[in-house]
Amino acid sequence: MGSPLSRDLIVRTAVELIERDGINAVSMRRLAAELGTGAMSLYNHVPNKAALLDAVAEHILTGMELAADPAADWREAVRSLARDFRAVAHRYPRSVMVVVSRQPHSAVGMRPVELALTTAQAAGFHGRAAVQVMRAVVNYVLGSLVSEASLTEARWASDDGPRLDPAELDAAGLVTVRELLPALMEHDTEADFEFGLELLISALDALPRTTADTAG
Amino acid sequence: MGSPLSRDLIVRTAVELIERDGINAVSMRRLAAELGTGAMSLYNHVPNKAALLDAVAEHILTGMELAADPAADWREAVRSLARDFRAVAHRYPRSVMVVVSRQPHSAVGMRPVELALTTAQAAGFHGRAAVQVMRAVVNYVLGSLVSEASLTEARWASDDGPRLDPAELDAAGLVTVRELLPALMEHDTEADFEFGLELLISALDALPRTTADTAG
DNA sequence: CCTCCCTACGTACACCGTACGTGTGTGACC
DNA sequence: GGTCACACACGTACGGTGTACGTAGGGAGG
Repeated sequence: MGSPLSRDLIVRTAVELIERDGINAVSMRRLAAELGTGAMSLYNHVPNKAALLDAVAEHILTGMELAADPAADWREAVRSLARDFRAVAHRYPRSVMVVVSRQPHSAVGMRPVELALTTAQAAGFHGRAAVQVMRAVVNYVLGSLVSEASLTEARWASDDGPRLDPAELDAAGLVTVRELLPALMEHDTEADFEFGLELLISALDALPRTTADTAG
Repeated sequence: MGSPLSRDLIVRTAVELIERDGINAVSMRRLAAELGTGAMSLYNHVPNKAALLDAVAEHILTGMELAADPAADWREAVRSLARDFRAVAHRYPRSVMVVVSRQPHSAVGMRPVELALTTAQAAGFHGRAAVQVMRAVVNYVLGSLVSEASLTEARWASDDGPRLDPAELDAAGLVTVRELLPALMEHDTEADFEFGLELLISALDALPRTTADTAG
């Protein structure tokens, strides 16, 4: 093969493989075959499979495009950051759980954190409050992405989820579930995401501010 | 062994195994050995490993104790539901990612949904709004649990995460990260969780209500 | 030229999920 | 009691996995 087999090429091919065939289809042998080489050749560039998946996560995080404008209103900056996060998850839908399930092993991906924290400070939160604000928003976004990932993976397996028979629901005393069944079945992930995001932003807006001095 | 090897026993033993040795240590052979039997005996009670892990998730979800009082103030009910969710995650810390990464395959675990929706209605949200409110809170809780799971698993691997050298951070232009490094290193997961939860509750409190009629 | 090292690649091993066949015990029915 | 059927425990075997290790080739520096 003309390709010189670098760590970066390996990682990018791994991402393609995950997106095409799902995470369960990724093995060192399959990945090597995809690159037209032997499985053991990969180990010259990557210490083991776990490190490979860490590198995949890092690669995806690094590829996140941050359009947040530090000069803009902090509310708009929060929206922008949250949406950028979601956008990268939509670019690599089947890799989301890979990224989410490994905690970061490198300092890469600290640029979003920096932006989030400066945004929190711009909103008037300092010290530990800034960190808590960031974590609250991040956790919400994270949960939304996990939810969406479950949905997309279920769609891929053409699994429409559990049968929800109205009669059964009534029998089990789940009357509210039955009443709201149409709304529960509909999945407007975009609208749901924006709803929760605006919820958090409005709550932050109403929050009393800490001063830089008392923060800690 | 005197134990009669039932599906329930298998699932409970699987949970123990996950909690003791982590999800990667769970194989049909190891699990069978734990039960003093052969690997293939398990297949008389469980169709395959994926179904076993689904059953593990279902078992854990079913074991959730819901203390929410429908008669109480809806804010307190939201707190109660969110904390119950988190409590079960703390009971099975190393199983959290197993539960989270599989979408529900059965109608079990609908009782929390029922409670959440009645709570949303008690708060004055109806129809699609009730569902959106529930999803916003659930997604926040979900993200928090995933974050905490990453932390605990990292602690288990005695991996303190990426090295964050203040000098490097400055060099990379991450001045806010460097400034807030102590707060970032500290992980008061309890306080962080409660902070975000109160944020959401206060936002819901301030939200205009839909009537049951206009809800759709 | 020789030498050294980096990389590709094959082989081998322990382990995995699970299809399939076999044996054994237990209950139903005559 | 005899016999039949069936459920379940268990062994074997196959294809796949991650990766330790050995070998071979090719390019760089002397």
